[in-house]
Order: sequence, then structure tokens, then C-alpha cells
Amino acid sequence: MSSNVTLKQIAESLGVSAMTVSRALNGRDNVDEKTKGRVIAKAEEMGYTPNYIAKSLVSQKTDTIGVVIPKIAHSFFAQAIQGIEEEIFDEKYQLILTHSAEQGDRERKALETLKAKRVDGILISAAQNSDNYGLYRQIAQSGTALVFFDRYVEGIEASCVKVDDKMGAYKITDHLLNHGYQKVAHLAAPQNISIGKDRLQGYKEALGKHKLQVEEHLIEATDLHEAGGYKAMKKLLELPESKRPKAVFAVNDPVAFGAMDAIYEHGLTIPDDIAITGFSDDIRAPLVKSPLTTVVQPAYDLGKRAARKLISQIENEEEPLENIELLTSLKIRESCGYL
Amino acid sequence: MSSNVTLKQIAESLGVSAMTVSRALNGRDNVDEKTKGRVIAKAEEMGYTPNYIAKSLVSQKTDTIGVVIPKIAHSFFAQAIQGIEEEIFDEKYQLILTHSAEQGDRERKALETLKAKRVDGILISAAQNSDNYGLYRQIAQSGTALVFFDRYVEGIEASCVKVDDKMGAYKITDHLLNHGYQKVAHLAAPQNISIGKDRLQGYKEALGKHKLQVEEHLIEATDLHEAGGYKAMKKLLELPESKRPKAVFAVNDPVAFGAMDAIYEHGLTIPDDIAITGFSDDIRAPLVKSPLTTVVQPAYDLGKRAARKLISQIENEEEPLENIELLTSLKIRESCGYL
DNA sequence: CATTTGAATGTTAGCGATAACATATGATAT
DNA sequence: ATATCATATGTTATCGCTAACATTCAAATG
Repeated sequence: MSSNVTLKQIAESLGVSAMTVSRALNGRDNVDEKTKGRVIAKAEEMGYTPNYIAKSLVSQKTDTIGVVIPKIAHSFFAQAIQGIEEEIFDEKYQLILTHSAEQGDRERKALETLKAKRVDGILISAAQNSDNYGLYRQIAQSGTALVFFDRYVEGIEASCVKVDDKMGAYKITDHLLNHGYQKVAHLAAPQNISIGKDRLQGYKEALGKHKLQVEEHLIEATDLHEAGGYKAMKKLLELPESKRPKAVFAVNDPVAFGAMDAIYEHGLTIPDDIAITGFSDDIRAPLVKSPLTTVVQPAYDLGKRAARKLISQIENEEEPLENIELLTSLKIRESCGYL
Repeated sequence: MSSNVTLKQIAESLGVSAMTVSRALNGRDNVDEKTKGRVIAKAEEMGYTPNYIAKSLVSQKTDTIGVVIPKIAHSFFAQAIQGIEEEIFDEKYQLILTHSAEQGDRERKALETLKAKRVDGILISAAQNSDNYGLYRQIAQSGTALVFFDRYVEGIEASCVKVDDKMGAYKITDHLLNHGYQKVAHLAAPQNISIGKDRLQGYKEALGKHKLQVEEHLIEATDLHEAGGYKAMKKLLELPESKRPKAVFAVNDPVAFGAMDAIYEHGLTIPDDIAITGFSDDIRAPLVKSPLTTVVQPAYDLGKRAARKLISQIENEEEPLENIELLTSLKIRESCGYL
């Protein structure tokens, strides 16, 4: 490694003390204008770049936030990350991005590294099968700012920025029911993450509004990705004709896409044989064979909002904990059937 | 902020020196097994997390790499980032993600911060209108490992990992010409980034193979995104009927999608009135109205490969500079017309 | 039994920067 | 002319950790 230039080297070559150089470069008072000029010129000439590592050790601040994402290549998360990055960039923060691949142990390692790197705050969307509740709590209590984002975990003293999942699920299920479908199934995400629970709850409440019973065989468990949706839908299609749903509310768009594949493979059409809806407005939603009716989740804004909340929490001890819910809206396309 | 536990605190509460604690926790030789046990237990009990900032200051290594991406939410880059993350995770590196938004000045700021944070290496895909050649050179020479990825810049002593852009462009243009189209246009990216230049070159060589003249009015400049493609295609459509191309090779898929919109808006059909092809196999390519024939770019693998090269360069002084080209393949769908 | 040996531990210094305090110098006041 | 003060600069210690050298003490050696 070529040695980087240090304050001390600049100081020596100028015959002043390191402290003077530090003051000059940081624009402090009490430095002679002439000296300041000489220092800045010399620093430029020597190609000086301040060492943030050393700075951080003194200031106990790294101007860095850690982000833990279950799946980077998911269009929702990619957009959210971009929102986060743009928000913090203006505030002079940097982003350490980690990826849990929906796995609890990878998430744990990521969190531990972020702690070790002394990030000022952490933004996390919990992995689907996370069991790191103790760790979340420890971080929240240790003074590292922590904000949940999209998926939260109950009982942790941390803010959360998400959309109104329950209401979104309620609205889209209600929309299906308004079409007159009696048997509406739900492809449900794991119940230990908030979107799994909240969207199921919204689904149930919509059934309630229409005076329909919740039928357990119409609720099929899935993960949050295409393959899971495909498998879950397969199961529903194995039901006897009489019990088979005429409409399906999938917990998110990727799951809906997987389910669509299963439906086509079964020789059925969408929406005529089976209607389907998703959640998130994935970039592919308008493009699939039967364009997907879905709940629009403002991913980019969600990222920005979460980042802003995290920074407020870092910079202001008194910042209150709060749950921020952005509103969703329905995007009616064709997959839900025509009214 | 709650103070984090330090080595010294553990040492004091155990009545040993900080050095002994350090040795015990880092599994060095020359520590009594009993002492080691006590230290580890105590560290656990006190909730110790090593301070990587301090460690880095001593070791002159941060185990962190910086990544500079023009547009995170672009599906190609999102996949590549995921590949990068997965590759470096196993090697105990972390990723600082920055976003240039295709802007030279944001890119410059990002690079300077990464330098200041003393990342061990940088992976960059140059912004479309970057003019930071001097800075690239300075970084490459300063001893920070630097690897270009997807888009490179000539004349910098740095490795590059990309696909065989020229060959990919050649193959897909050739494919169009084999359909019998005489007038094939190209929506070309800026010539200061490699993909702009190389893909244009591949296009020209394919024309040459078919003994066709390069006609400047059939080469329309665009940026790399949907809106640019739309605008560029609009211009081509304004050409008199006799000069208008019957087929278009767009520099990448987003540009192709924009161009498709312009074509439909003009009341024409794809591929019957105008055939079109892209480059990158975006997640939307198979889904659009006339599924897009394109060049498959293995984004995830590209990310992994680039990350691996960067780490080799960080860990091995002798690692040679090289340009690594991954191979592309054609994905024939419908937008190129039927053979 | 004095001495060598080496394992276990301690001490000091330094990574690069800055906070806090100390000092020097010239200007101003009395 | 001497005291006072503000400005510019220097010195020291510290952030948390580790490399390099120093010390201790018990077991092994002759």
C-alpha cells in the first residue's frame, strides 16, 4: 500500500504543528489567514485525504449507517435502497449494505459486523425466518439508533417505517370481494414477520365485512418469493373443484407471479378461471400476461422516509420513537377480473 | 450514546492487562487456557463487541470495499450488487454502497468519501457523464485497489470485469441483418463510456460483414434509460418514410423499452413495422408486449467475478491487472421479428 | 543449586486525528 | 511603560487496539 499523507507530514513540511494543520483544514477560527492558505495549498499539493478512521476514533461517530436487506435484487428493495442512499448522501452519511438472504444467521452476522464497525445507526428489514429478537433489543438498548423498515418486529423499542399493510390488504381483498367472488384465498407469508401477520389480518377483516367465514384451507403458507408462490398455489389447485378458490390475494407480487405460473400450468386462465392480486407494485406487475392488480407501495419514498427517521434519531437524543405508516393505494389492472 | 465496552474495561474487571485480553479474544498463542476461558466468559458477560475502527487504525485495513453504481434500482445493477455482496461476505468484507446517479460530480464526491474512509478497494461502474479520469488514475496509483465493472475507462491502470460488449452487439446486429433488414438503426450510448463505444463498434462491424454502409442518420444518441430511448426513437420516427429504419438495436434494454413506447405511440407495431433488440436481459424483457430479443448479460456473476478480482488485488500485491470478459449469449424472443 | 529456557503476562509506543490546556506574541489600555 | 487581552500556535493526552519489546516465574537442565 502506498502510504497515505498524514496531517503530521504536512505539518513537518511546513514547519508548523499538526494541530495548526488540523485547524486550518477544518476551517476553525484562530488560524492566521496566511497560514491557512499555505496549509491548504500544501495539503492539495501532497494529495492529502483526511483519515476518517482516525477521526471516527476520536469523535465516536462514523457517519455511516448500516442497512440490512433480505434480498437486494427484489425490485422493491432495490428502489428502497436507492431512496435511502439519496436521502443520507445529502446528510453526509454513507451506507454499509448487507444482505441477509432471508436467513436469520446471516442477518445475525451482518448485525454483529455493523456493530463492530460502529455504525451510527441501523436500518433493517427483518429476514423472513429471523430469530434475532434478543439481538435487536440489545442494539436498540445499546444506543445505536435502530429503525425497522417494511418489516418490523414487535416488542422492540425502535421506530418503524412501513406502509399500512393491514389496510392495503383489507382494501384489495375488499376489491376482490366486491367482484362477487365468494371463495377468496390468501397466500400468506410467515407470521413472525409483520407483513405476514398484518396482511393476513387485513384479509380476514375484509372477509368479515362481507360476512364471510375465514376458511383455513383457503389460507396457504408461502415464503415471499416466486418459487414459494408457485408451490403454495399448486396446493390450492389440488383442492377438489368445489372447494377451490375463484380468487387469490397473494402476500406480495413475486408470490403472485409464481402463483400465476402454477395457474397457467394447470391449464386455467386469469382472471376468468381464477382472479389474482398482489402487493407492492413490482416493476413486472403491469407487464405480465394478465397485468397484476396490486397495492402500490411507495418503495423509494419508504426508503427516504426511513433514512430520515434514522438520521433524526442519530442526531437528536430526544427524537421520539414512532411508527410511521405511509399510505398505499390500489392499482387496478386486469388480473382481478373486470367489474 | 451508551458507552461500548472496551478491552481495558474487561482487563480491569479481571485484573489483567489489556494486552492479555486482546490476545485471548484473538486466539493468539501464549495465553493460558484458563485465562483465555475467563476472558472470553467475561467479554460475553459484559457484551463486548470489538471496535473495528480502532483495529483498522492499527492494521491499516478496513475490510471494507466501496462500490460506486450509476443507478441502484436498475435491475442489472441490483443483481450485480447482490453478487458482489455475496462474494465478499464470505471473505469477511463489507460493502459501502454509493450511487452516482450517472452524475460526474456525485461520483467524485463518492470516491473522495470512500478514500477518506480508507476502503481497501473500490469497484466502480463509471457514470455516463463522468470526467473523473484524473481521480481514477490517482486512486489506482495510490495503492487502493480499483476494479472497473461493466463500464470501464481507458488508460487507467486498473482491471476491468465486463461482458464482451462488442461481440454481443455484433451478434445481435448480425441476427437482425440475417432477418433481411437492410436499414438497421442503433440507439447509441455516450461514447465516453465503454459500453457506448464498444457496442457501437460491434454494430458497425456487423454492418460491414453484410457489406452495408454505416449511415450516420441511423445512429441516434441516447443516454442509458427509458426516457432517453423514447426521445431518440422519436427522432428516428421523424425521418421520411424512405429513410426510416425497419429494425433498431438499442444499446440496452431500458432504452429499448423507451423506444418501444415511442413506436407504439406512433401507431406502429413491433416487430412487423419495426423490429427492435436490446442488451442486458432486464427482468422486464420477457414480459413486454412484444417480448424483447436481447443479449444476456450475467449480472449476478459479473458482480461476483468483479468482487473476486478486487479481493485478489487487495490481498495479493502481485496480482496482475487484467481485463476479464464474460461471455454473452443471445436471447431470441419476438421483438426481432420471426425468421 | 545456579542457570537456562520458555510460556504467560505486562509495558510502552504508536496508528491519525483532535480536545483541552499551555504558551508566545503583538496590540490595546491605563 | 507596564498590565491586560486577544490571537496564533504549540504540547500533551486520548480515542481503542495491537506490535514489539520487557519482565516474571516455574519447569527443565547440567
